[in-house]
Amino acid sequence: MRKIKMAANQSPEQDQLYKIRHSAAHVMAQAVLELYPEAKIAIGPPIDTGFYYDFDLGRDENDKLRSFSPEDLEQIEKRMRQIIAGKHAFNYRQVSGEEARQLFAGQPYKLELIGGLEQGGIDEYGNETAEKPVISTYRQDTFEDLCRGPHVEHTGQIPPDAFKLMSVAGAYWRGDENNPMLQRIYGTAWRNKKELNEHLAMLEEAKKRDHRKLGRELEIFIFDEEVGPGLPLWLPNGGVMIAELEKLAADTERKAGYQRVRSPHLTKEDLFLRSGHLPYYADSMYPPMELEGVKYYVKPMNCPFHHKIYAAKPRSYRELPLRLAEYGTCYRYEKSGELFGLMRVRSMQMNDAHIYCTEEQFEQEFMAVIDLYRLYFEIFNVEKFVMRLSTHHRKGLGKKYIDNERLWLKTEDMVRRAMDNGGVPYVEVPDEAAFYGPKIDVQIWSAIGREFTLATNQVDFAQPSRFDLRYTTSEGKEETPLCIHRAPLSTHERMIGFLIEHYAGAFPVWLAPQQARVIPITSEHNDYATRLALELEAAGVRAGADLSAERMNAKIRDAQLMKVPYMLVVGDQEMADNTVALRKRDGSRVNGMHFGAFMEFVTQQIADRSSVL
RNA sequence: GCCGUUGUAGCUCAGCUGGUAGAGCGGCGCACUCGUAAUGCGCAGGUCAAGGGUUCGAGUCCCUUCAACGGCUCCA
Repeated sequence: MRKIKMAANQSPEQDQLYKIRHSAAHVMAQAVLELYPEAKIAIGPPIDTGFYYDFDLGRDENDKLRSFSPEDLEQIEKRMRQIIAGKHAFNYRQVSGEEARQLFAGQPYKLELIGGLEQGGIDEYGNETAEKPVISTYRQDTFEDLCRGPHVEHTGQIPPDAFKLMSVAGAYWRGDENNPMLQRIYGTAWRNKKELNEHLAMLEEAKKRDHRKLGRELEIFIFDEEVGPGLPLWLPNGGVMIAELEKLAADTERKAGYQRVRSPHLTKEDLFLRSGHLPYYADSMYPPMELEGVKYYVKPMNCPFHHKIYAAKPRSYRELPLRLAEYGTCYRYEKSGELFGLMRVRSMQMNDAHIYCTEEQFEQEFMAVIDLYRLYFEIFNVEKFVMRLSTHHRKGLGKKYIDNERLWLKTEDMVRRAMDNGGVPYVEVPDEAAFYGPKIDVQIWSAIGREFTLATNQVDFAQPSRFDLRYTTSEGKEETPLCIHRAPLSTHERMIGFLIEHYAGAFPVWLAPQQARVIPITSEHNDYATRLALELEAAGVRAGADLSAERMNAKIRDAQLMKVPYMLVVGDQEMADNTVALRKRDGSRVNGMHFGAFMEFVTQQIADRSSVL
């Protein structure tokens, strides 16, 4: 998450909301300082849905960090309402660096910020700025804070019934894990009580479509403590979805000129030394296992194997672009606190491929991958996403990034030009690149609002030469190809996690684990129901008959809860004239439909990967 | 990994200030044979996350570990 997401100057309404939230943060800081006079204050900006403020409460007698309890939040919230009721004016003033240092003499974090302001280039939130900012403060009641504003006129303009303190969280000072951990209080704030309630209701709704909840209810995946965190077990319904996604990928990639390859889960250390992954990536890899004096690693990515496949024989320019694809299973040791349902796991199956091409072919190949994204997003009706051009940052050269600035600038420019020429909108974010090159990431948001990279399209100017990859040009000279890493369908784990939330579990027919369920009204109709289910299965439709002793209503309810797209209710009437009473998942019905007509309909829907019922 | 919260049957949860486990759903059995979101009755499920401690006595208190959740950091 970026530090400050909200733009300060959108509509006047936005401005007002921004001011309310920003001012609420100051009022909260005042309340905390009154209740905990020894607290050190850090920063407190407005964010998407509210605000936060970071505090340092020091350590207790056991040298453990002091924090806020949920009960403390109630007290703070109560005190905030009293301050608001006081209608204290927010007063702005500019101060010199010297004045500022005196003002915040007992506040080490503020002093550090003041130092940054004086030097220029860093604003009061620690973000980089173009020019040297002025040092200013806002004061309300007894509390004066280093701040550039803006704020509401007085505390009374913060609606006392439209904000709520939500949670406490640890957060590193300036977002750096080497810095001390501060205690962050998150609050949400709105223009009025109605907006607050709508926001809280939205959060409740989001929980219902959380893939972790739906994944269990719909029997798609589970985690088991004995298997281990971040290692999902795919239940049969999840297995179906994986098979469908792989089929989609295989169909699409075959048409786009990809070839399928396969590579092992394990490899000798040598391969990752060669690729350069080990120095950069060792923290995220499972530790090596050693046998007969040789170290083996479980693979965290597939690229080095594909490079070896490229190098399996001398290549001619006539073979390029060479596109090698594999749904490779990779293992990454994500730190325990970073795991998140299916969205962040330790074992993952990637929709991976590597495209080896010449510099002249690059733009076309890169855009062909972007077109793949667009094709998939159309199939899935995904509209809310952002393409992000992730570039390097000077300060990371030789550490996070391969140390060759000339190639960075050159390849970043190639991507920028390709995107501009293709008319694809994107945002550019520095210091987010892969260690071997810039990339286009597709950012999406989970139900609870967390941001993830779904798909990625990366340029690699480093690995081909490390692997000594060559091709012979038409002039008979040896050249090193460029490599594009791409994963438009993400990993099965993140993709399915995303799709569960995107569809709230109501998948399109082609992707639904069970596509049709035949529901006999009484046991008299079981044979007929079974026959229909068998015929559907024979036609490639995932179908079943519910022969349980339940009443029809209960069977319909069960099917609805499992979000089965088509329910075929059959009784005397249907048995007599070989029809079905079709009930769709959305509740709509088509009575007296000939079974043959339904067969034709459903098989067509599946073949089209249709998104309508 | 770090800060905080939580952890009772397959799932959702109840169990007051410590006195020795309960409901609904689900599962199984029996009866019911029913037209578009839950038929009724009965039965079986728990070493209260694991380990240690305090106590006459711990699901309830303390410690450690594990896991999940909310964040930070990091990422497909």
